[in-house]
Amino acid sequence: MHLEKKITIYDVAKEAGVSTATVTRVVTGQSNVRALTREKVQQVIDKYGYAPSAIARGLENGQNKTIGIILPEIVNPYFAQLFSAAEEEAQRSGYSVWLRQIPSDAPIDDAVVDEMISRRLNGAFFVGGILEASRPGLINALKRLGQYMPIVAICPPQANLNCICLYNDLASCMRHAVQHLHMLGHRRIAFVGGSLQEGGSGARGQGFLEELRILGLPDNPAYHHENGFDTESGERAVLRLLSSLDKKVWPTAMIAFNDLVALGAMKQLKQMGLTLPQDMAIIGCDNQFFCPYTDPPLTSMDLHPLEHAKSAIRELLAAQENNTQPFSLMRDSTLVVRESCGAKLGYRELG
Amino acid sequence: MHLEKKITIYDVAKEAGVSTATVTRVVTGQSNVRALTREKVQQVIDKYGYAPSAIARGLENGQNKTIGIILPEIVNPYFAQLFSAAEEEAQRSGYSVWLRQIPSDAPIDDAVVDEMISRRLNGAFFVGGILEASRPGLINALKRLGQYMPIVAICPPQANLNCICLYNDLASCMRHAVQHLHMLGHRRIAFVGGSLQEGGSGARGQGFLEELRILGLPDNPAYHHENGFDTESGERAVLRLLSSLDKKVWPTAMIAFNDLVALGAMKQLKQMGLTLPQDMAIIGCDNQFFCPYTDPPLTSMDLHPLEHAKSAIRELLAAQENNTQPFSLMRDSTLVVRESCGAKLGYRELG
DNA sequence: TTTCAAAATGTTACCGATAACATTATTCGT
DNA sequence: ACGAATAATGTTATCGGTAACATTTTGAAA
Repeated sequence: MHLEKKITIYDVAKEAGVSTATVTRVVTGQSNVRALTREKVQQVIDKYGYAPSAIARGLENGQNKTIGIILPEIVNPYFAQLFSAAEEEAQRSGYSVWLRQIPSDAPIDDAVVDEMISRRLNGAFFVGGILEASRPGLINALKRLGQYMPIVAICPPQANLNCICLYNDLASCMRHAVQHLHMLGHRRIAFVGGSLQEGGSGARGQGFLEELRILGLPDNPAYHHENGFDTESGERAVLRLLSSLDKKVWPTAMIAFNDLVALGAMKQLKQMGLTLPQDMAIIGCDNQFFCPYTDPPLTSMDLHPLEHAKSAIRELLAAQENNTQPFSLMRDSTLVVRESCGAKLGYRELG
Repeated sequence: MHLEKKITIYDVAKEAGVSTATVTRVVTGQSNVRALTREKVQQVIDKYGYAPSAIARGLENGQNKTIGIILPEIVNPYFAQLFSAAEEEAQRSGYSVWLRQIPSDAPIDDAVVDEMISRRLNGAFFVGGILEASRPGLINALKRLGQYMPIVAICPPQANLNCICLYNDLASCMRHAVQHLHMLGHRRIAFVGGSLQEGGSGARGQGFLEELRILGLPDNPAYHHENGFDTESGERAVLRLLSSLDKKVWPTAMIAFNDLVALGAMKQLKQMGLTLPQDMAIIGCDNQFFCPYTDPPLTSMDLHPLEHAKSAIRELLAAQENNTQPFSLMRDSTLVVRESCGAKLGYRELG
């Protein structure tokens, strides 16, 4: 098993009776090689299955043909989507991806930055609610990293963050959701999941509250339960929300931080005997693959992560050459209406 | 943005007034360096944020500290789970992971193998129903790859595949599922999703049929609809299955190739007016994160992918040194009972 | 103080490919 | 058939570390 001495360009050159330079010419497809010579070399290459060392190449030209991606957890399908699209886009340009999972609440330590520099990555792509100026070590890490490679992040533009920012206007996204529910007749609307410390959530919460105010809807503090990003958070939030309130002032609709939270919330709501969407309308966020398959199918906001991912890779590759200035790119989010918001039941006078 | 010339060991050595060898000694933590010298060097390293080039190191010792992982699509949460666990385990040993998504039905072409060899990966981890001897190019690809690095695959052991195989006995897994449904009173049991060409599915289908025979249950060819791995496949399969049969001989229970197929099947079943699990019991496979959140919660088989992934990385790292012989490792699968199989309703006399 | 082993540090060839430059071979016009 | 222009091929320094070996420094014993 895997014993064979790796064959190098020298082996090929020797066997083919040419110099290493000629082998390089054949391998890299340069034109100035006689057809006969090319064929002779190619035969030896095929015979031994020679594959030039990407490491040696990398040493020569100081890069690795690899994009680094940092995200909290690949098992979250939202991140998986982003990662997948990034991998495909990178591959289309002959690049590979390098992944590191770093939980949202963990610091970006020097070791990670060291490794990314060490590996001579061609770019770094940060994903997830991890790019908070408040995050320990972040500013320094990005500053140092930025000296070595271009950086793209999925995050709202921030001062001090010297990188390309791709983002959605989450405040207006949430306002859109509130408007939609308001239009359907809802007056008492809650927000579940997320975290007040977290910026993305902050923007969501901000947009949520702002729209409540604009529409003159009640802003009961008990209606915000921002305590996490996963299914369990959704269950917890609903349990706490409903059990802390008199049934008469229960919200008639809720907006979840993301679809995972919505999933948990729906379970808990049903468990407490509510019928969805009649007793409680719900809107998620991320438009995950499972949204059409929940019961009722989950209305959700599509943030177009695939487009973000593709842009990220493209911009990173471009930035290598052009040495572009950092910029920001905002994408609109789209409300995907299914059954859970009750829109298909039509307008109703509620609460 | 990312302009600064990369600083090398020579820069550090010069600034610290020592030789590059001494810098190497400090960086790699060797003991034979005077404390004063070490400190002096370390200061320069910190001052410039020097990170030694992994590429140059790799050239020297012919390896990349990277494990390659090949899987069909990371957005499938089953693969995401495996990948995540692999990444974490690799990281614990100071290794990184390199990912390539190759659809199950695409050939393993030379280009991929070339790149893996080229990148001097320390091992290859193949995941997904892609390791079929019938797959174009596979045998040759693995043979060539195996000369350069150890290989671990999630697949049943096969002749000609000179690699470490980690797998579940999917036939007995399916038999278990059939037994469970039989025990609950079901007599007409169907199988949906997967593909007859595919080996994993083959084993599943085989175990499924075998148990039907053993229990003397009807083996109606219309009860197998193996036509895919995703949610849409589940919807299609159910639609075709039920619309092709008289209501009197509809199955009362079904086993899905995986949880995604089950998800689609459940949607279609409900859409056709059936109540779950009363009208139709269903068992999925993979015990995905969303199983507790379907309606009804989905009974599923846990194949312990995380354990597989950890073993894979451990064995790959071990195989580098020991040059071990290929072997196979089987894990039992576990039935996780929730509501969708109807077990919580108790035994019933059925159809 | 001298001597010598041990510790510290330096020198250099090498890993495998590439690119700039040098050399040799070929082609073509006259 | 000859020389010039051009195409084909070879030579070699280089990328940034590491490890083997060489050399210098240090410290303890004599």
